[in-house]
Amino acid sequence: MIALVDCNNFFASCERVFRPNLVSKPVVVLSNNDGCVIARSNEAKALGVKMGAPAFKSERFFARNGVHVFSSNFALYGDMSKRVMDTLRPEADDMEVYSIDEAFMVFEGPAAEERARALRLKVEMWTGIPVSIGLAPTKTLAKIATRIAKKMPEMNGVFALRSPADINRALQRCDVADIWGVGHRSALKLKSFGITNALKLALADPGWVRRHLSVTGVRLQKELNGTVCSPVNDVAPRKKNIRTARSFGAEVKSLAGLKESVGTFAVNCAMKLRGEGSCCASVTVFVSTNPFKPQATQYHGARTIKLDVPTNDNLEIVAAAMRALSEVFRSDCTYKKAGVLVGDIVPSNQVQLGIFDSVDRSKRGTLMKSIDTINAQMGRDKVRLAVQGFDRKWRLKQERLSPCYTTRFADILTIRV
DNA sequence: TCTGGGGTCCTAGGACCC
DNA sequence: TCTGGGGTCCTAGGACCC
Repeated sequence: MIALVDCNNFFASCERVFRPNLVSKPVVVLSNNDGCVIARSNEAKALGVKMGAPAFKSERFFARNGVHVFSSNFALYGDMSKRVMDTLRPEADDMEVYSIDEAFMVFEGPAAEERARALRLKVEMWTGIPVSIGLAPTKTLAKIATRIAKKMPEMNGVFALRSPADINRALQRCDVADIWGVGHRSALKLKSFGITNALKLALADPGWVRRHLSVTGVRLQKELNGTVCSPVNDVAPRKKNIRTARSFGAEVKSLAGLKESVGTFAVNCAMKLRGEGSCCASVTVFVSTNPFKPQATQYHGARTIKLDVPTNDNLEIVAAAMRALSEVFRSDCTYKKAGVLVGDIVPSNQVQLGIFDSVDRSKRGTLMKSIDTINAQMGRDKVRLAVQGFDRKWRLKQERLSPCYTTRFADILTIRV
């Protein structure tokens, strides 16, 4: 059986672990820049708070209804995720971390459901995070099982789809739009042909599915019928692109101002590359104006620089990013967002060297290692390039940030007894 | 005043090769 | 008069996921 372990309202639950007085209170977490709602506790959902709702339109609603609002604290959520995954891993015969709050696990043998129930209690006890677990023969069916586990309180957070009769009943009750892999567009299309629930899709003519939903649809249909097309994958494949992008807390007009942020994003991408043991051969910079100010000049610029020799070196990637930035920059615009994307990624031990290459790569590698070591101990960007600047006018708006309870010594809770 | 960030996969069409 | 068959690589756009 394949189990999908899904943390309930993950970001909201993370905040509540360290604020037990908020249990059973409505809690929401906002996106970067305190922009829109990205996580809601059950109580917040019951009040009608919508996913993606812009926060500034809901301020008064939150105040009136006693909703506790948090800026997103990804240092906290990332660390809590690691704790949950570390708790799950020894219990699985195979495991794939699918996202920050979900993991697929393989349970061999007959006692899958009992193991899942025990695991759920263990995760809650060890980490404070409540999870729901769905079990089924394929990932797609496990997703459906997890939805049922969440919806039906009498299942105590675990639901297994095993017999063909159970599976058929679940598929019949599952709206086609709620299937994993069916998005808004495909749901509309399917419904226009009368395919309204998952059972109808499972029974549809495979040729028809191929024509209208391409091979992804065919795979999805097989998974609904119990044939594994997406196995649980233990080893995370190497990333093909890595991106760092931010909307600015305050809009930026000058090239110098953009350089600070784009330089910082480029360094961030280089760090992520080194963390993966990868190098990139292309660097893309993109900038954009504020789409919510239609009266202002609108502009989306992007420029890609190809590198002769793949690299994960801060200096080289920043240099390429600066060149790209000066080419996309327009002085008649005010910018709200910028980002850096590195692509054409190869393993750093398989880099094809260049005949005219003038960089001493082993020396640079040592330098990057030193910078990473110092910054890991002393704090992010303590050693930085001058172009990254110091005033960070563009930095995020985070007015309701919780402490980094688990990753910063100064933020550790003090408990008085 | 004010609306996130980071990914993957598939297809069609153009350009090019022998 | 009449003009094939097989392949690769790249890009843009669409769709989807959390």
